[in-house]
Amino acid sequence: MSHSTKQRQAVLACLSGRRGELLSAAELTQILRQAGSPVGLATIYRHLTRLEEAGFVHRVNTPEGAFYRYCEEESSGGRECFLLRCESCGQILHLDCSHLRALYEHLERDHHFIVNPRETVFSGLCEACARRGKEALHEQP
Amino acid sequence: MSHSTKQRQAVLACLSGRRGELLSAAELTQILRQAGSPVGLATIYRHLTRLEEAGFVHRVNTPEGAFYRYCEEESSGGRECFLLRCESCGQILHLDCSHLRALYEHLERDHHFIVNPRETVFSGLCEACARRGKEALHEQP
DNA sequence: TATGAAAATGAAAATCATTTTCATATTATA
DNA sequence: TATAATATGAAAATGATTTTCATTTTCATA
Ligand SMILES: [Mn+2]
Ligand SMILES: [Mn+2]
Ligand SMILES: [Zn+2]
Ligand SMILES: [Zn+2]
Repeated sequence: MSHSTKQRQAVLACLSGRRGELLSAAELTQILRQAGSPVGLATIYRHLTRLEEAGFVHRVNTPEGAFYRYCEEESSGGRECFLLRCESCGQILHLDCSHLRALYEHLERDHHFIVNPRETVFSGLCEACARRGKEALHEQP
Repeated sequence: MSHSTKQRQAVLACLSGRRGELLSAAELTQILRQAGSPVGLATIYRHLTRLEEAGFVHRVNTPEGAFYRYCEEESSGGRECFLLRCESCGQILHLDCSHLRALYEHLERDHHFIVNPRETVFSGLCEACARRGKEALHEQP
């Protein structure tokens, strides 16, 4: 049904070798080209989609496009993590927070909405950018 | 600095006359054309951007594009509301929940991340779609 | 090992929401 | 009215993602 190809392995290996990092399809293309195993952009998109469906990678959607990261096997002890995206600097932070887990249970039990943490991204300001913003208020215009 | 034009008024009036509804730029175009006051798509995007910056409308980003709604004056008594988007049927629900407000305070105080509720959309399953999903598990394959 | 059907590849074209360009029209002010 | 600032909209540009399609690769089977 599905053939093993060097392109598929290259895409997964690249993400697997950079745990925790979020990469775009274009960044993947660039990295693989520099590593001497170029893979077409269309093929990269195809594999990212299939790898996500198969549970090997996670996708994070942002207004700037999608980013992908290797899926640590959360089933075996890995803590579920939540995504915070800074609107100012674009950085994506991972957060492990029991309050957040509890809130999701509240939403499910009391508001009948089942949150998908993988697709949910909190948008806002990271600490550095928030501080920078405060300082800007005190500057001369 | 900014001129009052019938196009700007038409865009705001359309959203104002449909409180709570989330409309895309294309839907706005369609509605205004049918109402006999057609406005170019580029102009609609320009006004939506400016109206949002000025606080008259809110924007909600989804993987299917941006949606806009009239801004009820939250400053004067209107409850802040949160956005839940069903991944299955696409519907966007508004939620007023004190637990959620409290969680945002926790994220700010203890994790130094200031959430922007206007840009944050919880992705998941609405009640109807979750039930439909459960039923599907019991069906014959 | 040779064969062939199924699956995969990648360059190029297509999509689609949004933004930009630019020539023209409208507004506000003198 | 004259003038400059601002707004409009059709068409072109953008940029991420998807699709097309001719070609290549994989893999089960002979
Ligand atoms: Mn916490
Ligand atoms: Mn609640
Ligand atoms: Zn930041
Ligand atoms: Zn639903």
